[in-house]
Amino acid sequence: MKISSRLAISIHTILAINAFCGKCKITSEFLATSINIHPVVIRKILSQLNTAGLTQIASPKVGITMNKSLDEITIYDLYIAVDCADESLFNFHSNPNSNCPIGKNIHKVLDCHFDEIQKNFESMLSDVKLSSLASDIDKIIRS
Amino acid sequence: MKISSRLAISIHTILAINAFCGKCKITSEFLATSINIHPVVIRKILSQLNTAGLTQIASPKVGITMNKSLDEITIYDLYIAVDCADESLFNFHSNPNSNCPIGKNIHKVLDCHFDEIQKNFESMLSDVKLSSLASDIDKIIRS
DNA sequence: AATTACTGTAACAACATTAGTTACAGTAAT
DNA sequence: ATTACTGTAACTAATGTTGTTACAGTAATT
Repeated sequence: MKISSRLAISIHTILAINAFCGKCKITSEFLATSINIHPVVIRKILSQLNTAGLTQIASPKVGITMNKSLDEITIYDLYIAVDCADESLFNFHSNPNSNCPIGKNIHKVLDCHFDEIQKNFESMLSDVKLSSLASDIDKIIRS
Repeated sequence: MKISSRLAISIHTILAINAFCGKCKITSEFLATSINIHPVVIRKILSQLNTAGLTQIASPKVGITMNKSLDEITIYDLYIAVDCADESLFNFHSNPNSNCPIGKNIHKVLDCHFDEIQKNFESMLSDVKLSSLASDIDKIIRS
């Protein structure tokens, strides 16, 4: 399994909006150049970020702006907005044989472990704020 | 992203081998009945577990046995054997524009976070021993 | 040596997801 | 009305998942 590149792209997108906000007019074309990807891919991702309430599409000729402060956005928010199709991280075989003692109880035994691992994974994602990434990248640029 | 059902199936497989070892002849057909899945899927997974050195295919008419104690196997070992195609959990857009300050530095800033999250995820998986799952399921069966 | 009961694997199909692209209608400032 | 964008549908190609058929290979048993 792999986490789709849409997560990295959405992080890149938001850091670029933040860095160039006020300096250039930010369009999907402009972002596509920085990320080196087709503008329609950006527009699709921006549409998901909009639905999630993170960005704000200003009217044409004005450009894209952020709706939330970077301090209020974590990469978990982005993961949910652009990658997470489903509530469960782990797939399961659908109909274990309930006449078999293992088949009957496998779900009970695994579910709590899978839940815990997923919660932990999601909590690691929500520990990373976009504001911290922005300041990290700022430090590198200035050095 | 989703972790494939092959992980849950391989856990089920090993718990069933463990539970029925000595009581029945364990074949892919037998396991398929408990798991309620096509025998060839089991054979493919068993082939991966064999490559990883976890199970031992005895000769036909003898059945499958474990090569390692359940205390030495974690669900991380199974995840690596049956699910993990690649070393990195996170996909990344391939060629961020190095003329853009964000594009130039996005990798440096993200890689350490992604690495840490992946290491943590893998370590959660390796905390779950098959022996502990076997005793959990045993408790439920006896209760 | 032939039979039997398995495994190992190739080949295929259906489906979902990812990633990239073209095309075009809709919209709001100018 | 024009212009410069966004939003989205539709499509392609590649890849991964899950399930299936078919059959060669193998080792205990007879």
